[in-house]
Parts: sequence; structure tokens; C-alpha cells
Amino acid sequence: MEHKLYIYNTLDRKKELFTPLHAPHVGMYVCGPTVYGDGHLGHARPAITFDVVFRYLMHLGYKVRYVRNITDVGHLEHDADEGEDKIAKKARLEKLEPMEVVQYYKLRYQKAMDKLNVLPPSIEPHASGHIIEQIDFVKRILDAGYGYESEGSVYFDVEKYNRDFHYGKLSGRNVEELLETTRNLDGQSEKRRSADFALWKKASPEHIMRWPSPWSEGFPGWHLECSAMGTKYLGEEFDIHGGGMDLMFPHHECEIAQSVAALGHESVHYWMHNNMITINGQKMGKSLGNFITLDEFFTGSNSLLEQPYTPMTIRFFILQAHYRSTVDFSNDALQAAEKGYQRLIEAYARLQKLQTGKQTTVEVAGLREKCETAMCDDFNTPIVISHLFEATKAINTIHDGNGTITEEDLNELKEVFQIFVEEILGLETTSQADGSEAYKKAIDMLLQMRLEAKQNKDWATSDRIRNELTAFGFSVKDTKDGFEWSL
RNA sequence: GGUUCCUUGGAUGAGUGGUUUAGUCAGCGGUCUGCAAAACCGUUUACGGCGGUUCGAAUCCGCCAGGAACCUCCA
Repeated sequence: MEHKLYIYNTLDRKKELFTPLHAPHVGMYVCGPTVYGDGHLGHARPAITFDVVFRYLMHLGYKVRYVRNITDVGHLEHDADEGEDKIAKKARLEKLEPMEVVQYYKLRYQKAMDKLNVLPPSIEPHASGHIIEQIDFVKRILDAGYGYESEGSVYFDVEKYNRDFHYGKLSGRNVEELLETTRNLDGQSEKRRSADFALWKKASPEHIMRWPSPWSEGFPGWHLECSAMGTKYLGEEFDIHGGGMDLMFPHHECEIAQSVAALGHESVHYWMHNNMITINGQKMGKSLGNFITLDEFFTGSNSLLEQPYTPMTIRFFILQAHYRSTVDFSNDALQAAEKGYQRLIEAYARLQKLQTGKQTTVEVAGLREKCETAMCDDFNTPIVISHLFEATKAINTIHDGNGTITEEDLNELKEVFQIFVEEILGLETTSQADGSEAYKKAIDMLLQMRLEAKQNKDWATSDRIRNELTAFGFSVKDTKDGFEWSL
């Protein structure tokens, strides 16, 4: 690879040179949603972040297998001991088969992702479709001596594991203290210590989702699915594992422990975590109930929203911040993103129609390299966008007739925009307003008539055409010797 | 209480041991234009507080203040 990619690895909190295990193949696993409710803005963050990672790795020439799971079982409502499975609870409340709930929300999630122009992953496995692999994983952990059975359930022995390895290495947690403080709390529990976590849970009589296993009829623990499915599709060792920062502990910490216990070594080389989206300075999430669903953004149907926002505005808004920074939601910020995105997209359209000249009088050299460098620096999309805006200025200058560009430079500029705006950032450049050719020609004809009226200084006719088109929702802009329009 | 991290101009949001600026939005002034819109040019010169290291720090270190995430499910 020509460009050296650096990725911030949560394991050592540093940017590291990315070296794939089996180039040109790259394996990437990202924690997907639990499908028991509609996706909200917070869910768009990892989806878009890792979509760009996926796209950029492919741009660099890697053959990427991208696995993003669907959690449809084993995610408990309260804690690992008691609570009710989230999917089962929703099913009970809505009087549905659990898999009906899963199907419904999964399709809605996928539809929202499609609108956000998030590419489908290579594999989107369901936890419920991998019970056998999960049972097998539990067996391996038991065989290695890091689990114990208790009343039909199986738990991971954190204390024992921590004697041989380091539980807490990812999140920096001090397990000795954690174990100390919790030692005498549980006399009643099936677990030896509260720090232990469930690998397999025996189903209570009313529990609907259950599978046979050597220990009991029951269901797998939440952390297990990612270990089992990651191993199945990406191998015992793979390159990248991503997810939200809120999953770092305990979820990812437990995944590491499970892999080391079962396989004898760690699986993941680069841990990547996207930061949270906040609202009024606090995390937007299910628990606080302060979330706005993606559909609400698209339709504007939420009292916190002053207007609807298009999927591309949301995508641009998220990409304008670095993935490891928090982003605070506000109408002002989204409106600013909307305008900025429009500006970029208009420049993209103008770029396609630019005339060439004998020399290049604007600064366009080095744009490709600058964008590559920014992406290679831990996927710095805000910097890429700022470079694209500099090029936007150049495009507008030429468009206004205050500069020229050679054919060679123009072709380069077009290619760089195509690659970075469309392929890598995944921003759509054609508006949905694009209709049939006949429709476009009709609008062009009207505006041609307006142009003639203008030339005859017939301002009344000219303004009437513009005003009526504006009333239908069109935007008409005069240029040096013609016009532009959009819906 | 523990762990991890953050604090930048009117808003948002990058970046960095030193010369020239992030970028976007908003504002102001100007150019262009029949008008409007768009565009372009100029402009407001910021890095929580206090110390330290250094020839030099907003950037490194320490302390303080404020905030966040995680420690229970959460992207």
C-alpha cells in the first residue's frame, strides 16, 4: 500500500500503524444493534463511522470482510442474574412472536441505514442463528477451566482468569478492587462473585426464547455472541473490532476474556471505539429516554426538531466531527451542516460542467494527497471535508469566470471529488429531485424563456417565471450568462 | 469513590512545541447583479485557571476548577 494507515487502538490508547494479519484481506467486526426498538441518532454514529472505515480500507485496495451482528437474544433487561430478555419483553408487551419483533425492527434499521447510504456489511449474522457456536464456545471456556456451572447456568470465573491474565486491560479497570468490594455481597446468588458474568443462562419457566444445551434449556449470555460469531467468520485472530465507547466495559472486556480463555490468545488486533452523540451535554440513549429516532429526523416529527433533516445532512453532520469526539446535537448545528453540505454538493454539480482553459489559475494541486493523508491519520474526516471546501472555493471561482483550469487538472479534480465525496465519505451528490429528461427539459425551456425576457428587459415576465417556480419549490439562480436550478 | 477522557473565537468543530490560515454556520463591510439568490474578497484573531519544563506552549508535565462516559442495559 502506498499510504500508511494509522489507527487509534484503544488497547494502548495510541495511533498505531495498521498492519493486517493477512493482507490483502482484512477482517472487521462491529457490534450492531439490539433490534427491539427503532434506531436513533446514536445508532447512526458507529454505523457511519465504520462504514467510512470499510469504504476507506477498500479504497486502499484491501479485500474486507465486514461483519456487523444483529443482537436478537441474550440481552437482558436488568442485570446478568435476573432481568428479562429485551426482545422477549417487547414481544410480550406487543403480543408478538419474538422473531416478529426482530424482523420488524431489523428491517426498519436496515432501511434507515440504506437511507444514510451505509453500505451493507459482508455478513450480518443473528445471535439466534449461532446458538451452536456459542454453546461450543462455552464448552471451550469450561474445558480451559475458566468457567463454572451453577444451577444450570454457566458463569465466567473472572477472579481465576485475572490471576492468569489481565481482566480490565482494555478499559483500565482495577479488578482487584472490583473483586474486593464485591466479595461478600452475594451469599444468595448463583454466581461466586458479582464480577463474574453469564455465559449461559438457564431459562425460567416463562422464558420464551430457549435452546437445549448440556447444562439446561436456556440462552447464551450477551457477550458471547460477538466472540462466537467473530471467531466463526473472521477466524481466531482478526484485524479490527469496533463499537461504541459505551461498550468498552463490560462488553468488550468480556469478549477479550472469553477469547483468551477459550482460544488461549487474544483475537482482536485493533480495537476502535466511536464516541457518543450528546444532547444538552448528555449522552443520547435509551436509558435516559432523550433520544430522537432516525425516522423522526427524516420527517421532523419530534418536538425537539425545528425541521426535518435529510439523511445526508445527518451523515455530513456526523462526518464533520472526528469519530473519537463527542458531538452535541442541536438544531443550530444541524442547520449549519445542512447548509455546508448543500454548498459542497452544488460545487460538485458545477464541477461537472466546468469549461477548461489553457492554464490553471487556482490552487488544485495536492488535494488528493492531502485527503489521503487526513484519512490515513485515524480517519480524520473533518480534515478531508475542510480540504474539499478549499477546492469548493476554487471551483466556484472558475465557475464565476474569475479563474481557469486545464483539462488535465479538471479531470484530476473531478476524480478526487468522486473518490472522496462519493466513494469514501459516502455522500450522495445527486438530489432526489432529478426526474426524467422530459421534465428537466421543460424546466430548462421555461428558464430559457425567462432568460430571453431578461434580455428584453421584460422584468415582469422574468420575475413571474422565477416566482412561480419558487412557489413550486424550485430554486433559481442566475449565473454569468445563464441559469441554474434545483428543487 | 474507581476507571477513561474532555474543556478552543458568536455557534459548531479540527489541529499543533515556534514562522501563514483549519473548515463550516452566523454577523459585518465590499464586489457582482434590473432585482433576488448564489458566488467571490475582506473582516471579528480563540485556545478553562494557576504554576512548571523550554530559547519558545494553546500544544509537554503538575495542581485546581468545570463537564462527560463507563463501573447495571445502552451505539
